[in-house]
Amino acid sequence: MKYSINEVSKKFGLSIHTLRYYDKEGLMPFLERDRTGNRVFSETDLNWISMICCLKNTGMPIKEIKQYADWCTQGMQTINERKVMLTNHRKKVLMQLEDLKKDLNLIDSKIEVYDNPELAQKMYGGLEKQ
Amino acid sequence: MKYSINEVSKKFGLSIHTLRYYDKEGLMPFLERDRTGNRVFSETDLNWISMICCLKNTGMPIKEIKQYADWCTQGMQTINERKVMLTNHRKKVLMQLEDLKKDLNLIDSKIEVYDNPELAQKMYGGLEKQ
DNA sequence: ATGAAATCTCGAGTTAACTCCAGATCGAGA
DNA sequence: TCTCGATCTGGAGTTAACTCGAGATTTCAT
Repeated sequence: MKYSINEVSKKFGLSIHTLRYYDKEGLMPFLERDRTGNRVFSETDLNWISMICCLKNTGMPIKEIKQYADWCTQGMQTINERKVMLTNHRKKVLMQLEDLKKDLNLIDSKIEVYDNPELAQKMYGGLEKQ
Repeated sequence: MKYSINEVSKKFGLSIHTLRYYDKEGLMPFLERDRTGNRVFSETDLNWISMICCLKNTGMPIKEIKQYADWCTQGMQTINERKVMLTNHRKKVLMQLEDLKKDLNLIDSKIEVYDNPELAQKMYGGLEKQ
């Protein structure tokens, strides 16, 4: 099964501009073209775009994703580099998860204060005057 | 207890430039100055900066944080707006948490493939040639 | 008294990640 | 054949969030 850029755009909620931008930045070095030069996306490409979205959503800069893509095209002699990169990135994602949980707790306690104004003085100095 | 901008900078890992930028953007409408015009941070200010960091880290744009700060300075007639904003933001943070967990799973499964190359063909079309 | 350290303002510069536009081309349907 | 829609490229523009630099002021230890 093959897909046009428009179909991929809709599938991932990425604009066509963004997909072309990713390609231009070297994130999809393996993308094929039809005889008129249009991009043709395969299932493999869709899976790789999922991975791009995953890495992007977890804060990896595009240059680093490109590095990973480049390593992938270079074959098995780069397996270790790729594994190290992903393992380091995994640690960052774990920290993001922890941070996000703490942030959620802080937001929850703020909301609780709005629900129970009598708690206000226990809170953060009380910037939120009630 | 009062703090200089330098102390606050170190406490939060925000640059002095960033703190002044936040102030300029209206994120700290309550900040006091000493007689020579230097910013003086109180405990309340530190707690509010924690909240700024929390909202910023969870993806709230600075303009929206400013809106919240403005509502805070307007007193209790804006309590409902503030509560609605935080409640909506909370939903987004919950979604971020879910997304982050999914992304972590994907990264984990990738790493697992690198640890067990024989799993490779089960994975994502196998862009990562091994 | 003086030189260093910390702060200030204003405004310009930077970076990442898009986002858009103009002009060209190609393939399919009336 | 003509036109419409989808795609292409190259390059310029945008936006958010900083980041920096110049020049001025104040404070404080020697």
